[in-house]
Amino acid sequence: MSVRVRFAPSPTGYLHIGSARTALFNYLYARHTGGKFLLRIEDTDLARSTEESTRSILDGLAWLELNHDEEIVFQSNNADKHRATAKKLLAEGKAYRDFTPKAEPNDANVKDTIKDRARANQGEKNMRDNPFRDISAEESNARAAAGEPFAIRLKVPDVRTGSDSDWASPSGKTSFQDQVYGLQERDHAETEDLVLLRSDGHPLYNLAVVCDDIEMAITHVIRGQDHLTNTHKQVLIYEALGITPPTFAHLPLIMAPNKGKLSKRKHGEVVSMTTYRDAGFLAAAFRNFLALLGWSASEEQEIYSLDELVQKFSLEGIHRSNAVFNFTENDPRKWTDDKAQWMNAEYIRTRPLDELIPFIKPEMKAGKLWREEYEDDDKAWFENTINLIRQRFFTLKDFSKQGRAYFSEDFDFDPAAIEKNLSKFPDLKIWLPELADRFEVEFADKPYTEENIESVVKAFTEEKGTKLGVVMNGARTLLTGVAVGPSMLSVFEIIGLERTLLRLRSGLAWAK
RNA sequence: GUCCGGUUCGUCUAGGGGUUAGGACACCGCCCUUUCACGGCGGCAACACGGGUUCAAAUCCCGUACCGGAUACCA
Repeated sequence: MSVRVRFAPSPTGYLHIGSARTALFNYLYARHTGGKFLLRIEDTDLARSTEESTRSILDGLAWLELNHDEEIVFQSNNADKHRATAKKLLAEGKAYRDFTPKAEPNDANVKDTIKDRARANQGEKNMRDNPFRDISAEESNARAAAGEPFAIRLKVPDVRTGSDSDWASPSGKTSFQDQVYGLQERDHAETEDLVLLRSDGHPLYNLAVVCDDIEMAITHVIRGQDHLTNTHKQVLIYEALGITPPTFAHLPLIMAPNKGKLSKRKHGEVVSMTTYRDAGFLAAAFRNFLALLGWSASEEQEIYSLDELVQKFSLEGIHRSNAVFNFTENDPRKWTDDKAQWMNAEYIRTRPLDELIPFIKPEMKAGKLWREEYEDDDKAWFENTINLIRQRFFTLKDFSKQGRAYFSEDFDFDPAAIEKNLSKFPDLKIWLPELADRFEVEFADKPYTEENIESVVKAFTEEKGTKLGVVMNGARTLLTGVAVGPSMLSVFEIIGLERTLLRLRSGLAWAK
């Protein structure tokens, strides 16, 4: 049977880094096995789901180039089928009506409330003590017919009485062979009679997921390990339905630096995929980073192309322990994981230019630096320039920020660079325009190349009795606005004689 | 509380009875150099703890601690 996996986010926010990794692993598994990668939007929680979130998640996936197969499934469209399934289980006696009035949700601290309630039970709670569990069909039907509201709960087999277990595993527990965590078992006594259908007729998560996974013919469910207990509940639903469950593989979680939960609320934009897109990350680099968070090919390699990832990906390589996404709040240099930043810089510096330039182009357009000539007449110059300046760049943003002076006269001067390279040497205010004059004479009849420039500048500094570095760095500041960059000889040459003369004479930096 | 899972350098990880416990990032130092955030070389740094099994345990078993997840008419 051909593999079919799905990524099933709920649209209650942007694409979170953990979800993105889940999507990536599903994608890699599908491509590795020649199967299908499907997308399902789990929007059954109308109150929290938004179209904007859906769009943002789709944007994030598109950015990461995790293209899905087939039509997107919107879970809310299947609600009728979910309801029908619940009714069927009810009719078969595998579920029952619970007429207990709905408790008011205390949504301020739902989590805490749940936890407190569970703790108060001291683990002594009998999960089968619902008073409506065993009322007669007649009574149940009559009350329903009278218009009394009810939820539908799955009738999880009672291990003490041995009743209701004709459809469930006779072992008294649910079990499945997780592809990552191994054999998972859970006593029926540990599982509550979960609600399938709310009293307002709304299908709930576990029911919806099972129905849709069946309908979509999903063969492998790859999702976060926070779903491990849900899986037992879902296995029970599969058993009630008489359908063989798919294969499950649960993924370790991605944690915050304090090993706590990584959340939008607490950690903000650092967890959102769009942040990385907007910060000038290359999708390929971020994907590479994500792939190595919780998975490894057991070899000493860090850089993997998408093809390599597809080829090498396997469920066996997934870890069981959670991984920390390492960053330091309030430290601009460490705003996100070091390795992600390094990975991006590595891609910027080493990817083939023809692979990189399509991503640099929109960045330059946004900075009003793009010229059509860069694709025809000035293509060679453009590529040389990109190749030269990218050696010290970290993100795509750098091409339109630090790299501005290479493409436009409209660039800023870094005050620190002025201080360090110009202000300390007042003579430069006279010398640099003089150097421009010298260049004009010297290069009237000889090529403006690194070699020639070097000899002219050397001769000039000797005459002035100063160090080469003083003139070079002063020129660097005037020509590029910043104190760092490639070899100054290369910079002179790439900027060209005309612009060099203009900038050496401008005195703009001093005016600032 | 209960159930489930986890624990190798600061972080991501390799290894899985005998290794100088390997790599990457980060950090530090040196070199290159006109600057530098590139590059080169080097350094610091880890098997949670306690028992057992064994000639030999980071590796297998048990326990403890700690961390995480789950425990909804949320997803």
